[in-house]
Amino acid sequence: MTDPVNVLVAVAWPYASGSRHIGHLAGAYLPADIYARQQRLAGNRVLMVSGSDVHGTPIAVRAEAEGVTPQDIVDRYHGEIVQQWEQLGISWDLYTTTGTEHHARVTQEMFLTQLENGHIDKRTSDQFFDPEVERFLPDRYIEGECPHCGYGDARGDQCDNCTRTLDPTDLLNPRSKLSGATPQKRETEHFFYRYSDFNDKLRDYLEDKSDWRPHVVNFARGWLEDEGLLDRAITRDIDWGIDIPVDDLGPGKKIYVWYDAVIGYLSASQEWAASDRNSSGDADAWKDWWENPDSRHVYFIGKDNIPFHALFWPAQLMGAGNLHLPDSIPANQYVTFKGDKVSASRAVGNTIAEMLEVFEPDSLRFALSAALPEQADTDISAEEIARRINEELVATWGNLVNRVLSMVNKNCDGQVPDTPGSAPEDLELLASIDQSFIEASAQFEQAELKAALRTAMKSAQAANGYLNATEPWKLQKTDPVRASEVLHTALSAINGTRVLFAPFLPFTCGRLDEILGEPSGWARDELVAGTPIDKPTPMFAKVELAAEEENSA
RNA sequence: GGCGACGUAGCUCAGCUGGUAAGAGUGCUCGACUCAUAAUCGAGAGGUCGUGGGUUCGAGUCCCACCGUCGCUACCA
Repeated sequence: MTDPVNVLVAVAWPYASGSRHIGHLAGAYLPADIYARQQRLAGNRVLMVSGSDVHGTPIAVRAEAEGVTPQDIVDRYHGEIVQQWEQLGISWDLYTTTGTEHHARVTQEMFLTQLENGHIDKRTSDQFFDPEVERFLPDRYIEGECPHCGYGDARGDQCDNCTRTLDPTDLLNPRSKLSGATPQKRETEHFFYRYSDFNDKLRDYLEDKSDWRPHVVNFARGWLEDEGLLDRAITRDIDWGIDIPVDDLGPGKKIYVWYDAVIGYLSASQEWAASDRNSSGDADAWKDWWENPDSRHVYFIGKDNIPFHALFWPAQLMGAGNLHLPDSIPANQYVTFKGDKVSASRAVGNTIAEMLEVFEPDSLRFALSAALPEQADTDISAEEIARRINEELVATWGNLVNRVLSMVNKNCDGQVPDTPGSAPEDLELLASIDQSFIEASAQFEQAELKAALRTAMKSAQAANGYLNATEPWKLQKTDPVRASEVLHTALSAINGTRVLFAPFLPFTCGRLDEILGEPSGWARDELVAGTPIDKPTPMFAKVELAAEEENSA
């Protein structure tokens, strides 16, 4: 066994502006949780952190529209998100928000360090302003007629009709999305992060990342071609956000959400270390991950986040001193729902809440795990989820456990028999299960979780095949001793396979822990003879979709 | 417009740095079995690997063009 590694499992920060959907779940949160659980079983020290991103224009604008405070909006959705993590069994070491005082302080400290290091400077630029609501407008909040296709509701950054990229000044008859007023150009002063200082270092950094997924590393490298990263403003004209730690700019300005949100990985690690969730009690424990070159940082994000995590965040870290850079960014592609991109706004059966009404958590986790968009966009539907559950999870794994536990209960006095088998087929089955651990380890190492799930399924199939070949229900009548050897072997196979499934199916594997005992680690343990085996109840129920779901989903 | 990824059996997907006669699950057909949630196991049928060129002794795998899908394009996050 190798020494434990400190693994940081960093997960994209969900924006607390609305409900999350299964695209988010399959894209980042579920794979992160599966990976973290396996790494813990493998004996590594895992720190899995994230939180709700609470700042930014959309939340401020929405609050204004509803006549409530931004914090009200945040509380509503943060609460909903946290509850869903609970229901789904997402095993955070800490799930916090960017709204804490601690996070603000860490952000400000990092800002000051980078300022001192000469990577932040002040610049003046023109920005559109809505005179009616007295607010500076992001490009997206300016609408007008597209100069290319004449579409009337083109946004300042892009025309939804002809998909061309625009600049707000391109729009004919521009108007504010907020009030309809004609935007005015106003001069405004902001702090800029000198991302261009880091182009060479970033190229070096990405040099040895050829084992990353092609769409991740190619995309990141593409940004660095030609002139590379440009300097970007990291403050905004808005009153909802983190205070700038120097007051040169005057009031009405805050730190830009994207600059602060990624700092959450660091601030949340520190918050965890100082909290009672950290059993060591050492408030400096976060340094074992962030100031330790031997630690491993894995970022689970959707593909829309690649530039921020592969480029901007590393550049911010480089400018702040000696902090650990991302080692791996297994960004997922998108889940599509019957061919369409999943979006919470389109409603119809694809928010996490709606899915949880129809499917049990482990069943949903299984179906999504089997369809993770690791290489390419992956299409899914309620019928497909139900099929995965009924034809694969229930039939192969659920039924295997049920048939073996039933036979042991009936034929072995309701307890684990003390009759390990040593026939060639017995040894062969268990050897193949043990081999699966090695195979799955390599797959987890590469964050190929779909493949790891297939490895677990293969083990279940091997055990099913073994039972069909040995037929213990017949042996029971002719050779009861051999029958109990076969059942011991089959139960041993389950004892290993349930560990292979544990990262994916925490709830039902937890029920098996209660029966068979907690696994000692990422391996198949020997059975303890005499352990009581009651008549089992099925772990998973088959699902039947209502006709309505089939039509709408 | 620019950039990137993808386009492989009915369906959902694997195929790493080019090399045994193209894979998995599911579905379909046939057979075995009946311990088990009408579950399981075995066998079989099913693909000119988007299209057209090129490189190579050899390409699903590399290059070019085209078609299609999706994403990103830095002031939404």
